[in-house]
Amino acid sequence: MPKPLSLPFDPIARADELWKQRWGSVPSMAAITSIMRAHQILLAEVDAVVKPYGLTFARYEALVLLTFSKEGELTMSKIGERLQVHPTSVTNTVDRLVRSGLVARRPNPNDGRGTLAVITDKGREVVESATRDLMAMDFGLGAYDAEECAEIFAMLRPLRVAARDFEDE
Amino acid sequence: MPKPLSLPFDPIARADELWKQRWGSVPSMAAITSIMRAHQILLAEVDAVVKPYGLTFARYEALVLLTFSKEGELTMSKIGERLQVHPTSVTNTVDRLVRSGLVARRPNPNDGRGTLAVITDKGREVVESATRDLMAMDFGLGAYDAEECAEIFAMLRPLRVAARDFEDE
DNA sequence: CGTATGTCAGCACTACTGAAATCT
DNA sequence: CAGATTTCAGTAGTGCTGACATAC
Repeated sequence: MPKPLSLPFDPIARADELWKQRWGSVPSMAAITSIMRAHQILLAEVDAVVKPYGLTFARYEALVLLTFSKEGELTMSKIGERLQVHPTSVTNTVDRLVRSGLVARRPNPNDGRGTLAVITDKGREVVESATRDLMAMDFGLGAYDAEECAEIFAMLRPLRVAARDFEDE
Repeated sequence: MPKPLSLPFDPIARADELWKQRWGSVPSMAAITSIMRAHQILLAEVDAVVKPYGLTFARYEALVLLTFSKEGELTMSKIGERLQVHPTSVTNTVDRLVRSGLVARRPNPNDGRGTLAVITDKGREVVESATRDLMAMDFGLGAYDAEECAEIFAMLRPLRVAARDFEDE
């Protein structure tokens, strides 16, 4: 179960040294590579946890978002905004959830163009179970305490501000 | 060119609050979501920069790795180790680079089973140009200075250690 | 012989473009 | 009419499993 292969050195630190000799100090390269690798590690872990429920982490996030809304329903566009994903990706995500019986589609009574995604009872049950499992493994971040997790969030916030994800107050 | 949509609030901070009311304080959720979003933002930016060269960031990383080696060649398995990617993904990545004329395949003289990927002159030229472009936009991390980039690297290192990417000394 | 290397076929998922239908 | 919402078809990319040929 434990990864069989381990390098005798940190590959990102090694690349950083070679990079320095070649193009000068480029600390942003070590930073972006770290983020890419962190993403890969975490996604593999959380995807494995929610897989028994027929979910991916992206679909799990959509389900959680629905439980956070009043009435358990949101328009497709709202889901896309909150999750920062492409409209066609929202359609795809909701399609899968509908096929699994965790979500239902319903025309928006307030806007004939719109569609509402509504979480089902089964969807709510699955969210509860999957959340319990994810919390039990700390979303793959067991190496960090609460304060360090808050630091990670704070550290990456300026990047999201720069990308105009939201209005910075 | 600027993103048209901006939420009036930070969606991750908002989710963190709702999460707290529902399941108690779960700082790891805000942290993992931040990492996922950071990855998405950065990948989109750097992929756009290397696209004119017919590259993706993953293929760019493989090319850089080759320039770092003596003779500009590495076995497929070494590339997989260093980049932390699946053997079949290495095959795929090298295939694309070969098709673009940036890399050539060569049997490993020291091991009849093995294959070497060798960077071509054109490959070296492309790496130089792409690197110049990427450095000019700080790999998407223009919002951070050198020290902050080092902090990001340091902050995420324990995660890679926990994933057994390398032997921690 | 068992083990390691690399490739291939195939599958699942995400992300995007361009186009279209529908409604405000 | 212009613009917003959503869907669909198609493409590209990554990541994995299982199977296989080959060589150590």
